[in-house]
Amino acid sequence: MLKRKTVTKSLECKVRITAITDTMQVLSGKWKIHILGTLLQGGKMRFMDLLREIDGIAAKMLSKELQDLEMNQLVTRTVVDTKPITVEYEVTEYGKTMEPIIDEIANWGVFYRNRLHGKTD
Amino acid sequence: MLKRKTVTKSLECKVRITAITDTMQVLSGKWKIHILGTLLQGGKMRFMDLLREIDGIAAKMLSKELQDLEMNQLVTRTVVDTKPITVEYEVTEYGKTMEPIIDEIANWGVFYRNRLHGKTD
DNA sequence: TGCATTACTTACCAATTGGAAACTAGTTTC
DNA sequence: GAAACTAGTTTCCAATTGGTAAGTAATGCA
Repeated sequence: MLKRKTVTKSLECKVRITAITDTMQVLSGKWKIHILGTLLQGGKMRFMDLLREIDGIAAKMLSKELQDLEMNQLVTRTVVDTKPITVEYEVTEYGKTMEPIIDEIANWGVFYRNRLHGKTD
Repeated sequence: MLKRKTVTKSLECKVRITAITDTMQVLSGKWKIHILGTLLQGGKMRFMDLLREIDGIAAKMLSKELQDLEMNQLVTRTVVDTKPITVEYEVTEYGKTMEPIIDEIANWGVFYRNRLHGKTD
């Protein structure tokens, strides 16, 4: 019996599936993309800055997500010896390679809103 | 007192945050990107094709995720009157606008693997 | 008649996610 | 000494997510 040609079972496609899974794991959760997006625009930012800038996030979540991002080397954490100590977070060069993804996601979201109540109505 | 210049609280940044939230909601869950990615490569595919091609997905999940994608007009569902009826799923033109996102995500994942044990070792 | 195939749906359950609130701990200010 | 600010951590809880397995309904084949 002839085998049906599989589409995604080729090595190429398995690599693609793994790649997508990897990326989505690194960006998992409700907040990582927002934290990264905020840090990409804001440069060096302190914990309390991020907590205030990112609407709706709780300290626990911010803390946990920053740890994840740090473990994956997407952001750096630097303790600054100020009066009350502050901690600065910054996107690494490696983390900046996420920018195209975040941009595409943001672009699509704008496009989506436009389509919903935009031109076609 | 001078107000500290907020970075993400400008209208521009709020739009961006909303945009990202919207996109991630449309692509939410473990499987949507994979289903979309598979359909983008495979063209018209039947339910059972997808079930076999997408490694690890259960019928329940595939069904639910396809319904979500259909609701968001990213894929079409067409019942074909074959001997045992079959259902064809296909990415819409609109759905194809997701391709840049999925490509960027896949690219990054490949880059990530290379970095992990690749060139630098 | 009985099994297979297609495309699901339903029921149940376990793990993960994420939110609120309180607490820690060091330093500064009143 | 009390309050406030820094950067968290801890606890407790509720909702969401997703997996397994079985059931359904229509049709075809031996």
